[in-house]
This record gives sequence, C-alpha cells and structure tokens, in this order.
Amino acid sequence: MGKQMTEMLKGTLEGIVLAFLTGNPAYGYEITTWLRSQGFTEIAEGTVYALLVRIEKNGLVDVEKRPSEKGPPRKVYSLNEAGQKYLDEFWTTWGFLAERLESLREGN
Amino acid sequence: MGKQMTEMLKGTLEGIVLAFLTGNPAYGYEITTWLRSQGFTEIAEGTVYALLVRIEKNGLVDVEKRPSEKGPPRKVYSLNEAGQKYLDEFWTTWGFLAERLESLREGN
DNA sequence: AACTACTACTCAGCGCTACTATGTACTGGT
DNA sequence: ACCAGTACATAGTAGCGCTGAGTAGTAGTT
Repeated sequence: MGKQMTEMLKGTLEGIVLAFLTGNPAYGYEITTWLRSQGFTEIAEGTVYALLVRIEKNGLVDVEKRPSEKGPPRKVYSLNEAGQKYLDEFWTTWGFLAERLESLREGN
Repeated sequence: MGKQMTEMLKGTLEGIVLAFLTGNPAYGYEITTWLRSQGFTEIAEGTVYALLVRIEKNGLVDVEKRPSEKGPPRKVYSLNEAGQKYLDEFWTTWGFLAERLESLREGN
C-alpha cells in the first residue's frame, strides 16, 4: 500500500466501515471483500479484523455469531445507536476537512 | 482536539501544509497561525514544527534562515521540485479517498 | 487419504503521525 | 523587573494501519 494512503486511512477507514454497516449488518470477511471491490485492493485482512475488535470494544456495534456453510462461524456486526451517533460525528469531521482541502486544491 | 480529527489529520495535515507552501514560502509560526485561522484551532505548535522537520528531512522543501524584526530568526520553507511531485501524489490519493467517501455518504 | 483452495477469524510486534508538555530565546511595552 | 508576543525545538505518549504468521472449517481433486 502506498505510504500516503496508509496514513490517510487512519481515522477514515473506521468511518468507511461504519458507513458500510449502516442498515447492512456484515461480517469481517465480507467487509474485507467489499473494501477490495471498492478499490481498496491492498487493505490487509488483519487490519479489518483489528478494526472490528476495536469498534466492538468501544461499543459502536452489536455482534451476533452465526454458523457459516463454508468455514468457521461468522461474527456478524451491526451498527447500534452509539455507533450511529459516532458515525454522525465522523461525517461532521470529514465534512469540515474535505471542505478545507477542496478549497486548498482549487487554490484557496 | 477531537480524537476523530486527530486521527483524520494523519496523512492529510502534511498535504495541507505542502499545499499552503505552493508558491508561498512560509515559516513555522506563520503556518501555525494560518492553520488556526482556517479553523484548525487546536493544532499544537509542536505538531507543526515536527512536521516541518520531517518534510525537510525527506527533501520536500528548501529552507532559508532569515532574521526577524521581533523574536528569534525565522526558518522559511519553500516547496521544491520533489515536494511538488509529492504533493501531486497526495492530491491523487486524496481524490480517490474523497470520491469513495462522498459516494458512501450519499448512500452508495 | 492427501492436497489444494477458499472461507473466516486472531494476534504479536512494528512504523508512522499527531499530541502533550516543556524548554529556549529574542523583542517591546509597562 | 515583568509580561506578552514572536519563533523554534524536542522527549515521551497514544492510536491506527500494516506485516507476517497462525488456527480452523468446508469442499473438490488427485
């Protein structure tokens, strides 16, 4: 992964995953696959699982274990109320930053 | 500073400063003041100086020492060719990420 | 039965960046 | 003398994504 992208994902990857989870419960492997399909081809599996552990620990998601047809049981994550609130704050922060950067890109 | 903003600035603050430096040589204190005026009110002085040390070490800027009317001498940073190229890559990376996030915000 | 591939999750250790907290030093006003 | 403003520096900390490796279950092939 490019170094710039790695650094830029800090803080944003979490928001991306939470946004994906909105009204769309999913499990780790599924999320990784989806990220890759979105162009984040080099995101490491370990990164996603670590992120999921973190947001669970922070109480942003609810978890349910479900058997899988092929492979070990899945841990299905769904956004809860705290997660939704946190995601709202994420969009506010992102909005501010994106606005500043766009105005910079167009030469103030 | 909000935790989300702190994390999101990783990778982007560098780009913000380099963009500011485009055709506009500046010194640390000046950059800090400008950042605050742009709404980044809580960015620590130490953060900016550390960043400047880093981009100098990475050869992205040229430095010139100039006496100040009020206070210690200033270190004036200007973007060099390597810095311009690095900034171009930054905008590419940012563009990709911003596009993904905007499409997520509008519900895919 | 042994193999390969895909599915699915876990974890220790590392590198990088921003923050905290503090210190140094020069100028000018009271 | 004292304080505010200007200007730069740095050691230590926290947090996040990456690396690299491992564990396990299912299914198809040989």
